Amino acid sequence: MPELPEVETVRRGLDKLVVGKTIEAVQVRVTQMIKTDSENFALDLSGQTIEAVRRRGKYLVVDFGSQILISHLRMEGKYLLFKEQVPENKHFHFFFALNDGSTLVYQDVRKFGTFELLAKSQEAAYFLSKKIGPEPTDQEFRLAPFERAVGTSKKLIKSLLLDQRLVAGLGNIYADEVLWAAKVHPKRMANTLKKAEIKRLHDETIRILQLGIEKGGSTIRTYKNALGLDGTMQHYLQVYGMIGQPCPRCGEAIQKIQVGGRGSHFCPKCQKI
DNA sequence: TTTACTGTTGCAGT
DNA sequence: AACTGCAACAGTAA
Repeated sequence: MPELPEVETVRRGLDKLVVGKTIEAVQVRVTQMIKTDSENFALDLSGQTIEAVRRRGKYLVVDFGSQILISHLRMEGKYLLFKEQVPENKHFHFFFALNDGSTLVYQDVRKFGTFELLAKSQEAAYFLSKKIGPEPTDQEFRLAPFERAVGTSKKLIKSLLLDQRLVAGLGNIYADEVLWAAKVHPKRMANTLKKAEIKRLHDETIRILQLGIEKGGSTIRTYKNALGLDGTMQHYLQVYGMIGQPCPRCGEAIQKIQVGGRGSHFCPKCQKI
C-alpha cells in the first residue's frame, strides 16, 4: 500500500477511529510479522488504551502508556475496522478487539509488514538505528545537506531518492513523479546533477508528498482501502502507470525501464540522460 | 504453465 | 563504507 502520503492517511483514519479506545484482546494468526518477542505480544497489548497514533516516515507509531507499537505496512499492509462481526478472510492476520465491541483488523496479502512492541524510551534509538532521514517538510528537509548527499553519491538518482536516509517517505510511485516534475532522468548518476536540478528535486519532493497527503494518498491496484479511505492522488499522477500515454508536458510517450530493480516511468524527451 | 512484475526493507555478498 | 542483488510472500497479468 504505502508511501508516506498513504501511511499518513491511515494514521489519520486510526486517529479518528481508535484513539481513546482500549484493547481488550489480541488474536495473532501469523507470528512471523512480529519482530519483537512474539510470545507475549498479545498479552502485553491487552488492557492497553490507545493514546495516540503518530507517524515517522513510513512507520506508524501507536502510543500506549509506557509502550509503543511500531507498525510498518511494507507493500500491502492495511487496517480495517469492523463494528461488530468480522468476516472470514485468509489475509487477516491480526485482530485487536476494542472495548466498544469493534475489531481493528490488520490485513496483509504478502505478510511483509512488521510489528514491534517497544518501551517508549526506546523510540529515539529505534529510529536512529534505522537512519530515517528528515520528514519532507520545509522545516525539516533542508536543501544544503541534500545537495551534499546527492553531489557526492555515485548511485543512480532514482535509487538515491528511495534511500530513506536522505529524506523519509518517497517510494517507487512518488519518486517517479518527483523525477518527472524536476525533469531529471531516473538513471542520472547523482553526482552529475546540477545545483538547479537538485533544488528542483528537493522542492518537488516536498510539494508532491504534501499534495499526496492532501489528496488522501493514491488508491492503485487496490480495490478498497477501509482505513485511510480511498485516496484521489492517483488522478494527479503524471507518469506512474502511464506507459505509452502522452507526457502531460510535451506529448511524448511515457516509457518504463528498470532502475535498480524497480520499474521506473519517465518521459524520454523531458528527462534526458 | 511459466515468468515477470508488484506502493518495502534488510541482509549477505562484493 | 558503499553499493548490488536477492529474499521475505502471495497474487495477477502476459
